[in-house]
Amino acid sequence: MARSLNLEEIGRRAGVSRSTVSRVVNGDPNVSPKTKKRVEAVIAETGYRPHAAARSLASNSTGVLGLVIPSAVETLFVDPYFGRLIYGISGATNKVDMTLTLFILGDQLDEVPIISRVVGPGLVDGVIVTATTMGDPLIDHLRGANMPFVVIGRPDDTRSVFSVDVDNRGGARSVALHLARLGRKRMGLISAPANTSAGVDRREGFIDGVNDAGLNIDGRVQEGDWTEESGREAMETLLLDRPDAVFAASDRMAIGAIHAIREAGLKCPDDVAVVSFDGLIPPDQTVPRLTAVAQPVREVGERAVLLLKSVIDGTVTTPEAVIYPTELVVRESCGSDFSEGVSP
Amino acid sequence: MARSLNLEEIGRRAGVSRSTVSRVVNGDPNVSPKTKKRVEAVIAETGYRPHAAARSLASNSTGVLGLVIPSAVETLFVDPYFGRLIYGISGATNKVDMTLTLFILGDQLDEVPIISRVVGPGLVDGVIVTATTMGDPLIDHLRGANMPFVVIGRPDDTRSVFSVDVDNRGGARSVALHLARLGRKRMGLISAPANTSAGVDRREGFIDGVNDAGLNIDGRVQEGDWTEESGREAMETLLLDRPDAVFAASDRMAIGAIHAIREAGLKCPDDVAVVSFDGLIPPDQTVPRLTAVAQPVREVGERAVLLLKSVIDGTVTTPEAVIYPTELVVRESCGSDFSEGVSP
DNA sequence: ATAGGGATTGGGAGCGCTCACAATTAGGAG
DNA sequence: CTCCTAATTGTGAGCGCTCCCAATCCCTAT
Repeated sequence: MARSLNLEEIGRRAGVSRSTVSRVVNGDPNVSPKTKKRVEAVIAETGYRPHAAARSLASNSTGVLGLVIPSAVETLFVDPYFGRLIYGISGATNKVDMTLTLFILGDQLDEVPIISRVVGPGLVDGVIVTATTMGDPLIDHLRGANMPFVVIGRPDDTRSVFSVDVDNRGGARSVALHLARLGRKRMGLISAPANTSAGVDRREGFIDGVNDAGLNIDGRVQEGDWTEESGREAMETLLLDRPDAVFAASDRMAIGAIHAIREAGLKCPDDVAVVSFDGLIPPDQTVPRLTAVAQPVREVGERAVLLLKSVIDGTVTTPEAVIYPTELVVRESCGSDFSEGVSP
Repeated sequence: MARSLNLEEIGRRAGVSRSTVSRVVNGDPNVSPKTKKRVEAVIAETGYRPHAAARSLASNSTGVLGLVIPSAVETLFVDPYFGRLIYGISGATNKVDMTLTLFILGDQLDEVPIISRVVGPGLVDGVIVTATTMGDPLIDHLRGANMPFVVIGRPDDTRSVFSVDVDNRGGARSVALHLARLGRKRMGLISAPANTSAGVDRREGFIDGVNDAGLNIDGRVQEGDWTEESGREAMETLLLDRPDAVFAASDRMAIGAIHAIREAGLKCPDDVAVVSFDGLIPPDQTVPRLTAVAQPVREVGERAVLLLKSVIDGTVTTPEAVIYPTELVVRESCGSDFSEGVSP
């Protein structure tokens, strides 16, 4: 058996020292061209690759980012949102030459050891946290362990935490204004869980918009849990109140709502207009095509990675909350006469 | 600033040696109860956590599994399949006390450095590969680097590679037989990419079934790329041939097909029966409810993790191909008179 | 008492790398 | 030809842990 392939061994074969090989591997310019060429040849022919753990230990940095998705996401996982987000984050992670590790917290039981691993030294350099509920203890653990982290969403305390979010309030508000402009008077809301910042912000934004339009929500609010089924049930309840428009806080809940409307023998958008949040469902997949507040999920993921990287590097030290704008994409389900993308 | 918290330091504070602390941390039974208690107290009050990289270096094992998803999956990522699979794999990884890192290969360009990282020492103990295309060089890289790996799907060479797959052939075949039993004569196929094993197996299985039923496919085959849009286009082409039943190799393509049928002014299942593969879409989400070959995605993911772990541990050394059965879940879209779950 | 033996504990070596600095070499200028 | 400086290369000391074996301890049997 060949002796293990390490810097020393490569150096021996190339007739140089450990350090020189290390310099070549890490692209240090202070190596003479001939030596560099010779070393590279040996590396190529031996197939040498640096030992990641040894590197991490010596340099005190792992080149790994963690993505933590808290518990109870089995339902959320059917949502296209997470796939999209992970894709964006993964792409950006590759771009900054790092590796992404995934921590999906299942039931409460295994949470503790996993969190302990996440915040422990030598595994990840920093963490992106998403889908966190308000008052999540994870945040305190991270802070306590001095682990750099970025929250996707609106953290409890914006001033002390780095975060990337979309303008949930503004987006939701614009829905109410748009529907009001189309003449809808009795708007209802299918909200998202009240223990999430997105749930709260979309609800408040929408209700603000309703009020700003001189209308009243009159208690036409039902809380869903992001799933289609919950959207359907919420809509069934709302229908008792004869709304003429409904804003669902996610695409999937909107789809459920449309089903409920159809099953009640009503028509969307004629009887009840529907607008959703996310804009992640391909337009032709629903009948009628869904008017939605589109959020740039992928950009959010990428920005979170970049921000986290600067926090790790110490380039950025003052907490900042990046907010991405949302865009109301008008299609048929809101009952607008105007075609896609044109805001009336 | 306090000195860095390591085994030595904890030992100093507890009045024992490095080794003893290590034993306590790792649950070695050869520690007297009193010592153990004392050490645990110190660990608790200091918040000490072992350094993952140091541990990896010394023990030559990282406790990390890699999940590699090859290129061109942006389209695939909207498929519920991956979310489900990742969820299953992640859960199982937690269960065996390991950590999951994700390698999503984007464009060709960054593939090389990422693969190099994956197969290099000290980062992961083993790798799960999925959605690989036939002849994927990744497999050779893994083998060349002596990195333990498990393929989800059917590898090119089943005899030399550990793999977990579902019975794509059998599932697809049962669709043809079922449709034939219902009296359908002109069956068509919307197949998945021919460079994937699932694509090939589902196509061959279905065509076998058609033939076994004494019928002929007569060239009514269109290849899609897993997306809804491709399913719709494939169906539009197939409709020129007036099929009375179609098998789509994925849920999403089936949904596209149903749209195309409706847009052509035809009815599903009356004019054209539709059956899909995957069974991942909640039944009530489509009209009519989709008859599908259901595959146990989550179980496949879990099994892959367990198998990989045994390969890493050396418990299993002879390559094996685990095949999970599939189940035809009969609903309305196939035109069956029988209700869900009952096979006529 | 005292030896023997198992239980418990300690210490050395080393995993493969980085980092700071020392040593060497090379290249000009005088 | 020598000296000085800059470029290049080598060395030592860890990083925090595991693993192995030696040292110590505490009982019990003689």
